[in-house]
This record gives sequence, structure tokens and C-alpha cells, in this order.
Amino acid sequence: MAPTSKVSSEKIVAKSLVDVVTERLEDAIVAGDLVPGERILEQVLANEMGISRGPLREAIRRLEGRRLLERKPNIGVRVAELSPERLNELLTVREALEGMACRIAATKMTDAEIQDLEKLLNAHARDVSSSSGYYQQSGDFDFHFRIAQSTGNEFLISMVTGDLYDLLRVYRYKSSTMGGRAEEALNEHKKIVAALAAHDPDAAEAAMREHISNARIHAKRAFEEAAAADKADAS
Amino acid sequence: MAPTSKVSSEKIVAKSLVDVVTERLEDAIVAGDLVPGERILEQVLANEMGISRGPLREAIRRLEGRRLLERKPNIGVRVAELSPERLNELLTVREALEGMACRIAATKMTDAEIQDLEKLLNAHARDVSSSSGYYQQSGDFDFHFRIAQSTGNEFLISMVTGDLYDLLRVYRYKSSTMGGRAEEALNEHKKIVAALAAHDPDAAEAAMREHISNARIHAKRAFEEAAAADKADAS
DNA sequence: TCGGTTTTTAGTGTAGACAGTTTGCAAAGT
DNA sequence: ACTTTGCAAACTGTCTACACTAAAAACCGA
Repeated sequence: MAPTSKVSSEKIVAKSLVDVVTERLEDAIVAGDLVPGERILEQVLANEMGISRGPLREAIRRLEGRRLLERKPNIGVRVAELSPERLNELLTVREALEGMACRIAATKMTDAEIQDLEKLLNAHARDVSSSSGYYQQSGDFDFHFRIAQSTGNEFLISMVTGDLYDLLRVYRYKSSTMGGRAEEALNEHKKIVAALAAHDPDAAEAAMREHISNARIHAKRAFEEAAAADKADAS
Repeated sequence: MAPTSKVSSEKIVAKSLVDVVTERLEDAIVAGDLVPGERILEQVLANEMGISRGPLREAIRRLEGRRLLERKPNIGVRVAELSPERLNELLTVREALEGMACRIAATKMTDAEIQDLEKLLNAHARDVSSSSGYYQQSGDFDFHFRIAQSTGNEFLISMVTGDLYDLLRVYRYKSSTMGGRAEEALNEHKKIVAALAAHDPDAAEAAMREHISNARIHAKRAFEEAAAADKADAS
């Protein structure tokens, strides 16, 4: 990386092994390499990663705090189980938080930022028509990310774009629960931007809530159908 | 509990040392024994607790995930710093989450539960008139706790009554930022209960939001005044 | 006396070893 | 055949020791 000139303008963050391991674990869970419900054997995983158990355990503790992992004393660590109920809970919380974020954004966002958002949406419109599927992923995240960011509320930002988002990503990989709503989502996004442009907090919050609420209902149904299909397969 | 026959029907939870240490640390932070900004020396603290550094470090990692502690690689661990901005951020998030909780409660709470809530309020009314100060503490918590609980949303509950609440408690001990609003708070609580009794989600959410918003504005002012006074003292 | 450089030292980061529990298996008893 | 009990292997929980990093102190030259 950065084979350019200069000394290397990269910030020397001096990440500790625990930080690295935490990220690797996180990615593994989110990517589905570690399936929900799966037991984690510390020694085995430590060997695979070429480290000792100490740092691994510390990384696990952190992810416990973020609810990606669950530990039972003297038994072991498991990847957090997924269920339609839990997904519904997550999205309800997200609805509350992002609704608030959008409300604040309506008062704080500059016109320049809103214009950027509109440009983003236009770019997304192309993806939708070409059904590249891109929009479902990072495109959607980008949209929500910018709104959260504009609040300037660090705590809120870290919840929406950090913890909560990671948790939701687990579901995305598990099945195609999210997505399949590209067109509707885009229209809802447009509505949100319109409210932001009008600097109308109430409308902005309502629009965001409706957007996430729709996603919640859609995801819930899709998840339950997928679960039913799984069950049928097992017969 | 259960001093009856049989061997002992108590659940043997077998908490690990890390669990115990986590709680002790948490209490120490919340109680103000560990002041915000204070550096924590692992070896020293481990000696004081009579344990080794391993479990202590794991406990610290957990509290990092909950944002009560902050670690800089190769530097050390500090108790999370407090600031009016941060408090404001916290309470904004709380407003969003508890507002949502209250909305759901309006549809889910049974009439029996609502009556209990009313009883609770009457009991509180006495405390307020006798200015025992009790209400500011566990009484208020109890009220909010019951509403969150009634949603049945485990994730939401754990945020409101767990993580967020702990964070806020740090501020309560630091200064008298919270409180001094017993009478107003009681009236606001009454308004919330009325909305719940009417099973009106919109009104319930609005009442809870107003309640927390008032607390936020009050706390912000109190905190800033206290900070200003501290500064004056230093002269 | 001051600025910069080297040395020291305290503290974090990591690894490895040991102890305590749990669980699965197998053998014995009913 | 089925339950029970004892054993053994495996894994988690904890502690100790060592390596590495960064801040502080001492030192030297101007």
C-alpha cells in the first residue's frame, strides 16, 4: 500500500493485535464464515490465526459487548443466534435512531450537503434500472451514513453506522432478507431528501421512519419465508 | 430464597471472574471512585483486586465496547471523559429510544400494568412532597424501566436500561446535573401515563420525548453552570 | 541555560503454562 | 436393555513470565 513518494502519509495508528483480531472476527461473522450458533474453540481459532489465546479472548470480549458473540461461563463462545424476532427488534431500534438522526439532519444539513445527497440518488437510479444490485449494499449504507453523519452527534453516529449496522449485516449475508425493494427504497429515499431540502424536521423523521418500517416489514416476511423453506428442505 | 426442603433450588450461575470484575469496575466508575479522565494502571488495579491482569484486561475490553472506558494502544486505559456535548448526545439518543419504547408500550401495555404504573406515581408523589430525593434516583428509573420492559423488545430494553442508563449514571454522580426537577418530572410522568391509558401511541411517544427533552435542556444548563463554577474556583 | 539526544524505566502487549470444569464415553450394576 | 457412576479428554479460566513500546529522565554539547 502507498508505494508512492513521501515517507508514507498513512497514519501510524499502531493498532494492537486485539484490534486486528477483532476486525477479522467481525468480518468473519458478517461474511458468514462463522455461522450463527456455531461454537468457537479458542485454541483452534488462535492457531488458525497464528496468535495466542490471550488477544483472541480479549477480542471476543469486545464483540460480546457488541452482541455479536455470546459466552456461557465454562461452556464456550457462540456466534449470536439469528431469529426473525431479533431482526424485528433491531430494525425497530434502527427506526427510532435513524428517525431522530433524520430529524436533526433536517435542521443541520447544509444545502450543499443536500445537493450531494441528490446527486447520490441520481447515481443510484442508474444502478436500480440496470439492476446491478449495488444499491442494496453500499449505496443504501452510504445514504444513511451521510444523514447520520450530518447530525454531528458522535454517539448517534457510532450506533447507527457501527454497532447496529454490523448486527444487521449479519442478516444480509444469512439470506436475502434485505433487498428486493430497490425501486421502492429509491422512491422512499427521494421523499426523505425532499423533506430534508425543505428543512422540515417532522416530515424528515416521518419519511425516514416509514422507509425503515417498510424495510422491517419486508425483511420480516422474507426472513420467515426463508426459514419456512429451510424447514421444508429438512424433510 | 427457597429455604424449603430439597438440596437447594438456587440457580448456580457460576459467574466467571471476568463477570465479577466487570461489575466492580462498572460500579466504581458509576460511583465516581474512578473519575472520568483518570488513567487506569492494569497492574495496580489488578493488585488491588487481588487478581491477575488477564481477567482484568478482558473486563476492560468489555467496558470499552460499552463506551465506559477508552483505550489508546500502547498508552493506556482511561475512564471515558465527560462533557456537556456528550451528555447532550446521550440524552438525544435516549429521547429517540424511549420515545419509541413508549409508543410501543401504548399498544402493548395491559390495563393492569398501567394501573401499577399509576400506583407507582402516587407513591412518588409523596416522596416529592417530602422532598426525600428518592424520586430522582431509583423512582425515576423504575418508571422508565417498566415502560421499556413492557415493549418485550429485548434489544431495546437492554439499551435503555443497560448501556445507556449506565452511561447516564456517570453524569448523575459527577454533579447534580440531573434532578432538581422532581415536581415537573412527576407531572410529565403523569401525562405519559395518561397517554398510555388512552392507548394512544402518538401521544405517548410525544409525551415521553417532551419529558426527556426537558430533562436534556435542564441537564445541559446545570452541567454548564457547574463547569463554569469549577472554572471560577480554579482562579 | 537551553535544545537535542541517549538512556532508563514503567507499563502495555503477547505468549505459554497450569488449574478447574464440563462433557462424553465406557464399564458396572440393576 | 437401561440407568448409573466413575473416568478421561478437551476446553475454558487464570496466572506468571517475557518482549516491546513509549514516555520520562538524565546527559551532553552548544
